[in-house]
This record gives sequence, C-alpha cells and structure tokens, in this order.
Amino acid sequence: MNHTVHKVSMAANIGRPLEFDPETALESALNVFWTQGYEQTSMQDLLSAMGLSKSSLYQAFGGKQQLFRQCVAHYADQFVKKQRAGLAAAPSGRRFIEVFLNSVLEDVNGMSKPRGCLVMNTASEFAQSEPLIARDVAQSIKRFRTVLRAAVERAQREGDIAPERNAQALANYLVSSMSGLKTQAKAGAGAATLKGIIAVVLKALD
Amino acid sequence: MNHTVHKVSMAANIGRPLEFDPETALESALNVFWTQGYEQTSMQDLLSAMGLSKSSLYQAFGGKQQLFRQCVAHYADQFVKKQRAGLAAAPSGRRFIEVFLNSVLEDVNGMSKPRGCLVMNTASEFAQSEPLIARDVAQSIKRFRTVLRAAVERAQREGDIAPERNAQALANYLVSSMSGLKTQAKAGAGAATLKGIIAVVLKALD
DNA sequence: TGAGTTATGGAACTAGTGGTCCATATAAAC
DNA sequence: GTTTATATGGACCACTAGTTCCATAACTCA
Repeated sequence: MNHTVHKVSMAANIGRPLEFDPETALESALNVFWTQGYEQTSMQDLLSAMGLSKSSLYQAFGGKQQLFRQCVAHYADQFVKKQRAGLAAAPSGRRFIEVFLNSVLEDVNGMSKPRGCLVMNTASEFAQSEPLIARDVAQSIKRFRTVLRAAVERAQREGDIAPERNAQALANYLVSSMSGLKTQAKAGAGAATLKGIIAVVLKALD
Repeated sequence: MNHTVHKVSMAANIGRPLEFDPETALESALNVFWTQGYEQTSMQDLLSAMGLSKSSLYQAFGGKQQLFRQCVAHYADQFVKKQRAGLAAAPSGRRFIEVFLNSVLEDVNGMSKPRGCLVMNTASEFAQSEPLIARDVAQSIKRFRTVLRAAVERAQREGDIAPERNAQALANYLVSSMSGLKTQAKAGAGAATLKGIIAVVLKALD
C-alpha cells in the first residue's frame, strides 16, 4: 500500500498529464466516506465529489476499496500530524489531553452532523470482516495511541499525572474514551451531556 | 412502531396461520444485522437466516428497514431487561458496574468476532441520516442510561460512590465508556488491553 | 513528425439490490 | 360447501452497484 496515491509514476513526464490533483481528489473522497461510511457511498457519489470520470478514478486509485484504504491512511496521517503539533504547542501534557477530549464538542457545535472518527467508524463498520482493512485500522489506532502516550508521559514528567500509573493503559483509555464520546455525539448527545462525560473521563487521570 | 412484530392480528383466528414463530424469526434477523450491519445485510441473508419466503417477510415485518427497527427495539428490550435483572441480583451497585464493564471481555474471549452493541453500531452507521432510526437509537440509549443511573445511585446509597457526584453524568460516562470499549474490541484490542482500560474507567468513579 | 505512454469519457457488462404481484394454499365462519 | 381472510412461494420488476473496455486525447521523446 502506498499511503498517498495508488500509482506512483515511475517516469514523471511521459504520457498525458493528470487533469486533477490526486491529493485534492483524495481529500474529496475522504470527506464523502467520512460523512456517509463505506457501504453507503456509491461510485457516483465519489465521482461527483472528486470531479473525475470513472476511468480516471480506476486508473489513479484502483477501485472503491483501494481508494477507501488510501482515504483512511490519509486521515490517520493528518490526524496524527495535527495532534503531534498540538502536543508540541501545548503548555502542558495535561492541558493537551483536555483540549483533545474537548475537541469532540466541535463536532456537535458545528453546522454539519457529527461524523465521528473515520478510523473508529471503519472499525465499527467492518469489524474483522475485511482483513486488509482490519490491519489498516489496527495500525492507525496504534499511531493514535503513541501520540496520546507521549502526552501522558509528558504529563507525568510535569507532575500532572502520577508517575506510577501505566502510561500505555492511560493512552488506551483515552483512545477508547474519545471513541465513545464521538459515538455519543453521533447518537445525538448535546454539548452539555458531552461536557459532563469529559469531566468524568478526566477524573480518572487524577 | 410496535416493538414486537409488525402486524398485530386484530382477529386472531381467521385466515391461514403463520408457519413460523415471529419472535424466533425476529431474533434470527437480529443476529444477522448485529453481525453484519444494516447495509451489508441483504434480503437474501435475512430470508436464509429467518427461514421464510420474501412474501412472508414483507407480510409480517414490512420490509428491510422496518424489520431492522424492530430488531433494534427487541435488542434494547432484551438488553435492558438483562441489566435490570443483573442489577437486582448484584451484591452491590458498584459490583454490578464492574461486572457490566467486564462483560466486554466476553466479546473478545468468545469464538465469534466481536459485534459491538447493536444500538451503538446503528448510531455509528446511520448517524443522523435517518430520522426514524436516530429517534430509535436515542430512545434506546436513554433506557440504557436509566439502568446505569439506578446502579450509580444504589452505589451512592451504599457508600461506594461519593453522594455529591452527578449520577446522571456518571451514567452517561458509563454508556460512553462501554461504547468505546466495544469499539476497541471490534478494532482488535485483546483482553489484556481491555482490562487495562476498564481499570482506568473504574478509577473515575472513586 | 511519428512512436511511445498515459489519461479521459462513455458505453457496456454482470451481478445483485429491495420491492411488488399474483396464483395458490390453508385456516375459520357461516 | 361457500365465503372470507390470511400466508406462502416464486416469478418478475426497475434499478443500481462496482467494474471493464476501448477509442480517442494529450503529452514527451527521438
């Protein structure tokens, strides 16, 4: 799997050039999948959103499932990148964790319906039924965990989380809690409800 | 919505009798939906599992989506009934909550792949896109919350949870945590990982 | 300019979808 | 036995799914 686009031109300048930007198209597809899920998204939906013809999509991305996997990988890349930057810029590990959890409120305050986390949505939709996708999901979650573990360890160094606590378990807990919160948002929970849950989630770190 | 079967005979004994038990058939359908999700389940899947012909299914349950909604309602009924009985039989509210959370380990220890919670899976699959289903989901979650709130309040009376804590928020937290745990199980987390998360979840109640 | 290479648009294909319809079967009521 | 009501099996329908294919377009290199 390539993690960016399906076809890497081995010779850059020969043949007819692409009439679209692969990354832009990928992000358009990502948005559709994220909003609608894999099964509920048709090729027509994708073609319209990406603004290209069937042949181009197949040529460049290889088909629905392969396109989807690239979207998931791209989503995880962006997510991890953003959180790493957020952690680096945060005043403290503990504060980063708070901001991270509270970001679920944006899902519910924004104009559009909450979409959850694409990786967790994918885990939920496919479970273990598609081995390749299951592997992608497990790998993405591992990357999420790594960032959160770094945040926990920083908070421990800074004295905001007791040093004897298991950082790995806390990171897993935060991933699980975020997943739960996003699902509650999708299920219709309001901002007040989510805030109440977040407060309890944070209590477990004390 | 009827909450049991689609068609309530208004006159019980006239006409040709059903050749199948509606509740058994409903539970067969429920199993398929639970395992595969709504979109991934075809009418053929349902007909095979339920052991009846197309006409009978449409006659008795009204179509795929109506059948699905009846399955979700039935699932919620069974779930709430079981938890209420569990709470009544438990030695303490706190102990019930521990058993409740630990029940996610069965998903991962059993032979079959984890299926999550049908209600949360449905929330994740449909989000807000189908109003009728969104309403069903919200209502089921409310029922879950009610049981867990009763458990929390009992634990407060028994001195295992501080009485000044918001029982409603804790109930929401438990629903959210269970949802997160089930998603982690679907994503491939092992028993050890889940146990670690559960321990942290419980810490928030102290 | 011609050869080689890749991209594009659209038709065509196969398989399957959920849903409808109707003739027939099986029961109770009269 | 006839009527009335419901259930069943299976053919049938219109539609859409994802995918493949091919003729043509657009580019570089010799």
